[in-house]
Amino acid sequence: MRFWLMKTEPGEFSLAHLKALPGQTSGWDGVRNYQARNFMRDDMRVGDRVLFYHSSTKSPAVAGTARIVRAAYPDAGAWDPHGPRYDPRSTPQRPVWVMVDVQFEAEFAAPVTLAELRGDPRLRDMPLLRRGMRLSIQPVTPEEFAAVVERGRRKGPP
DNA sequence: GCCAACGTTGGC
DNA sequence: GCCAACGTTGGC
Repeated sequence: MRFWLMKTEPGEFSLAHLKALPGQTSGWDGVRNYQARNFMRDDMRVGDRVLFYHSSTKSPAVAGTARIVRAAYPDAGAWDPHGPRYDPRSTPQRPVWVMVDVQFEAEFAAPVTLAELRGDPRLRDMPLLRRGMRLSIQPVTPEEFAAVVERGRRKGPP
């Protein structure tokens, strides 16, 4: 089993949105970065665990966890010429972009803020914390995943 | 294949 | 709103 961090802007799609959906499951579509796509396509498997990260918000933080419930399949959004994520290079015959399905797992008692992540020596090597890192899907180690979950389960201030 | 210009990301 | 960092594009 692998561990991941997936970014989303909560104004667009948040952990609360995911939790409220039927089956608490959603497709993770719209990824248009090759490195992130390759992680989904080549390395993500059903059962993998996900740190659900809220970016571009007042207090960026890991909000909780999710689980991969469907492995990579074509992102049909790339085929819609009127859609915002259209990419003419992608066709049903030769899809360029893929998506996975994620299912809500848990919401942290307290979101683990970016500042908190930075302050934890166990998380020193997390890709997210590297300067200039913008990748929306990143691998994390089992140890890093466990450390973030441990912080999240703790109520109250860090 | 190089690299300048441009658009996007995302923390602050 | 600012701006640094990065990925992509396209001329050459």
